[in-house]
Amino acid sequence: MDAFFAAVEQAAKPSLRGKPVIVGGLGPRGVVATASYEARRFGVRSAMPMAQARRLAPNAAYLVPRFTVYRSVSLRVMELLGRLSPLVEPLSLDEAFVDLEAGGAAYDGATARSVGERLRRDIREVTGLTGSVGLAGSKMLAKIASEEAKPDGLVVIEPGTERALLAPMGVRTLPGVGPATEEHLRRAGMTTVADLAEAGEDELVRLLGRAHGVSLHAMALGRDDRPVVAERDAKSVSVEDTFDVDLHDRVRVRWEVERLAERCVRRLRAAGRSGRTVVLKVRRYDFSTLTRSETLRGPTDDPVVVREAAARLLDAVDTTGGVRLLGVGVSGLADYTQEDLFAQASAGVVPDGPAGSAEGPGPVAVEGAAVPGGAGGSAGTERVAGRADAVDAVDAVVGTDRAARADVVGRADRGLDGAPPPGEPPPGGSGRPEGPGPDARGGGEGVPGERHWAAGADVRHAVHGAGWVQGSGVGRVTVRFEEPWSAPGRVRTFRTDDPQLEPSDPLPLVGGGPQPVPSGTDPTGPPGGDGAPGADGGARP
DNA sequence: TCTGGGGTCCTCCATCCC
DNA sequence: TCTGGGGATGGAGGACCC
Repeated sequence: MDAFFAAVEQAAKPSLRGKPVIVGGLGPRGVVATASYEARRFGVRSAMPMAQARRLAPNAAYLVPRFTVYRSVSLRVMELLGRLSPLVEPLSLDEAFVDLEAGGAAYDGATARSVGERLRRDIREVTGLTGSVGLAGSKMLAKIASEEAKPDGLVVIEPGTERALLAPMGVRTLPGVGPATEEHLRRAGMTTVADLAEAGEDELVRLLGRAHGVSLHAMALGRDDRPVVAERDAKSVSVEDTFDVDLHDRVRVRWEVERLAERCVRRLRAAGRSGRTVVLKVRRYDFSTLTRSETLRGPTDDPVVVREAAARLLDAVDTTGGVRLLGVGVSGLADYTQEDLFAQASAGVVPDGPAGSAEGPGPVAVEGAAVPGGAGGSAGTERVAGRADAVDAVDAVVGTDRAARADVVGRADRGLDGAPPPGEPPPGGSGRPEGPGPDARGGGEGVPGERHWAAGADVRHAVHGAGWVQGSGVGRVTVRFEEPWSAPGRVRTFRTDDPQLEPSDPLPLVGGGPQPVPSGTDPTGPPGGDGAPGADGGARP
């Protein structure tokens, strides 16, 4: 899909069509997720700091991402791809590989091209958006072709032409070559794909290591036999927050880590998974990043276990100087938990192992038994063993957690802050938090309890109908009333606490009519998703 | 006013065990 | 009993991708 997030916003908001639109985090440390082609003319690019984008394109519309909408559009496109082949490998919300041969949809260049053209027509019809198609004999070449095809085009790389086509291209064209590898190669005198092909595999392995060297050499020759893989299980789940202002207060840091741990477990559970290794990530004031991890005896989806592990990891980290980002993740995913094993044990399902030496048939008896890959040995034995007595206590926590989840998730894409967990204000510390933090950003300098309206969020007014937030600040929110199928609409300003104004579900992009897109659960939205535009922020079409 | 969030994969090193 | 090698595992960091 071309400039996907921005294109969706332009489709949803008629007044933004043909105008520069920039989607991303709107806080002081946000970055650009997607810039529309109009905005790219000003030099705005993905991953650019938002502050820089604002300098380059001060009159663009700045919007927060609405992942629920993007996901629903993505699903419809993926459905179209699924009609072409059983082998569809999504790379992200807006990109996927399709194995046309496996689907019998094409057998030569001509049929492939017509399949591609029809797909582009279907995508436009179903979503109202443009997509680009790259056709080639391998994933690498199809990807390169699709880049060449953008925007709104189709490119075929005919078999036999690969090497000649690649030869003059820069090394960055090849997947896996980023800024570091490019610089590495440049110092060795290699700047083009032809240089890599000539250097030979041994030389690239010497420079870049075994795996990278071998694959890069093959790709430089146009060889890439990676299959299209339809189903891929996630290998880790993580959440992280960058704070508007560095955190110095150790109590606050710890509170944030615990909050993140709980959010992470919520995501883990929503995916029906559990994990064995807990990872803490800390980015310090100087952008240096460190991770600390701890592997448990068995996989868990217990918020208490993950929270305590994360807190232990934090204890070993020096945070003097300030913390700009915190993250908590879980890897080593499984579909069962340590507690499942406890249950099995008490039912007598796990008979063997060192269990015999433990006193009694309780949970502790399972320690060390039947845990896949349980190398044991390292730290953790007492810790997890110590957890056994906490298992009962967990349900109570989970219960309230679930109750809270429905509320928070429902608000995620609707421009309202994900409020701190009910009844859990951030620790006062010295009286006031140092930075508003992602979740508190909206209330940052405002009145406590004041509603926050994120730029781009969908709203409905009792009198004026459906619209979207163009900007807010100093107790006012400006709304443009228009719908995807309407003419550009008018702008009105309200008090932020106007009872007639409510967050609403997004409208579908095509098909007219006021049936809303089902608001999916979207715990994956970045915290920037509720970033406040600030008094001068928001969209300025 | 510089640098998000969610991932994957690889490498290097240490340790344990055989 | 000492030494060495190799594999598995865990921890940390880095590069890369969208």
